[in-house]
Amino acid sequence: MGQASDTGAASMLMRHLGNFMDVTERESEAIAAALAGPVLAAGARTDLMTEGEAPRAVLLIVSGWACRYKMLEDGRRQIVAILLPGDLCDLNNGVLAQMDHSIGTLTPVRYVEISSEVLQRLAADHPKIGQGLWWQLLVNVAIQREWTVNVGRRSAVERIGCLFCELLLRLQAVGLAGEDGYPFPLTQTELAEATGLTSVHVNRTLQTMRNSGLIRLADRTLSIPDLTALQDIALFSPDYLHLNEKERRSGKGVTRLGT
Amino acid sequence: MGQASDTGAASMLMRHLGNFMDVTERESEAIAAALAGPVLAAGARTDLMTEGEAPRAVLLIVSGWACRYKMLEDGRRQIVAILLPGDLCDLNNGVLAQMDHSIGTLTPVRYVEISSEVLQRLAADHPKIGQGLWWQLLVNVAIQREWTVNVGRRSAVERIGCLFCELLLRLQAVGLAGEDGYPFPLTQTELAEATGLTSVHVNRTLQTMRNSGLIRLADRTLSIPDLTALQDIALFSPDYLHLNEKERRSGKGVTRLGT
DNA sequence: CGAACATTTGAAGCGCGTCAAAGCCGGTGG
DNA sequence: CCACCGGCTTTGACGCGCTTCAAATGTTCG
Repeated sequence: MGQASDTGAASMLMRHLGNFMDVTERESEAIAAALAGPVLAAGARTDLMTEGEAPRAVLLIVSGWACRYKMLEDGRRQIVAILLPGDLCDLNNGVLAQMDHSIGTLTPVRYVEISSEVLQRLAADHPKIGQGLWWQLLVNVAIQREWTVNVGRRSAVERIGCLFCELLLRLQAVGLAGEDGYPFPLTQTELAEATGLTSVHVNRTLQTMRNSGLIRLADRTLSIPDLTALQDIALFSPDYLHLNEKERRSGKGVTRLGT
Repeated sequence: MGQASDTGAASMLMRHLGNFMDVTERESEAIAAALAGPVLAAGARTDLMTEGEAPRAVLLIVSGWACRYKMLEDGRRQIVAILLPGDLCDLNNGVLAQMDHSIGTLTPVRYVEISSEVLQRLAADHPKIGQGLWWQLLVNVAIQREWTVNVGRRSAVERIGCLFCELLLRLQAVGLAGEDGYPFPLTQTELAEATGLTSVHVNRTLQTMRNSGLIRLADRTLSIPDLTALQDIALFSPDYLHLNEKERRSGKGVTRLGT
């Protein structure tokens, strides 16, 4: 809950992995060592990686929002993922020769680049961290599937509502959202590009959502007065985020002992 | 090109990995050993795994078509991925406690279940195979991203056209498609569920595509008389399938030596 | 103060969804 | 061998959600 103060690269990653595992002293030192490189900075709306290039390294977002996007030849643009602090991009293992999409910033972003060798060694030396990285990757795939459902089967209100819910939970997971809201830096055009709508229609949809009291969105700040109501309207179910794996695993262990 | 005759579990996986790497005698024996388990069978339209369950094992599709799908509470269904022979599902590593989607067959399917321990050992003992499995996973994620673009930004003709092109290349990659066509077992309703459309609209769209000579589709058989034309109409670009990584890597080596 | 960009509004139209019914085909049983 | 049934495809009529185009109104920041 609430804002945490330490926003360094290592602490951001650990905060994220903390949703999956308990990080020991030894592991946190190893993570800090692996992320010892310089923190880089990029302005808003710049590419960190471009489609067609060879992937340089793994990126860890430290602060700010970024996205994966693809463009069609005729200029249509689709944002296919939103990257938040603590997210690792392109756990690539040096396997794919070229990017099939671009990674661009939405806000100013601070990030670090990690070579896949360093990450592989980290995972090899600390199996639990390796599992944590694996967890992050699998959750990202699950999110991608959910986005496919989102644009494929949901109405405009539902799409936007689901996105707002997802971002709330993901930001809370790294301590960057309050109980019922968070800073929301996207323009309506970008929101449209992420939901497969047009900016005009996003505008009108937001108005109806505001008028019905589902959300408040002004001054780049979103608040959700009644999360349950929004979840119900949007048919949002948080299972795909797998945010409770830690509890579920330990809970399972307990019931197993009980039987 | 064309149909290959050996359609066993191991040979199917090797055929798929063959797009990424050259498989040595030793590696092919190791794969065969890992896939020694019984080949299971399921009828059309049955679940191999159901949302909410704990994932049992990794599935390798040996023959037939399956899909990943998610349902909304009100019954809307979205197919988020199509699984073809040679595809591994849920390279899970035992990390996630429950399925966030279901896997169901579209046709009768033969498949094998592999424990993640066996796969992990296979990858550990044979690093190149490990990279191959990694490649499969990354390509699947890339496909998922492309599907998000598909339903988010493309028209009905483009969506269906892109899907047809993707399936042609993927089937050719495992020797199950001819030069310009393949058996197409999906009903129009399923095609609609995969493209985010309704079956009525799919029907009408298929008719216009047939009438303009872009495709022939009858008797569960699809043929594409002019692939380039279809690609152009649908704005299809095959990069995201990463089918030429092998050539690209070796090609790169050569140019590197040249500089 | 003005340029660039984001939000908002209006009007018109099209693509796709919805509802409903009719054909079609293969399979099954009498 | 035909009658019937269920599932898939096709067709029609209609309507709505979303897009398109265009312009007005903030808003931010040199």
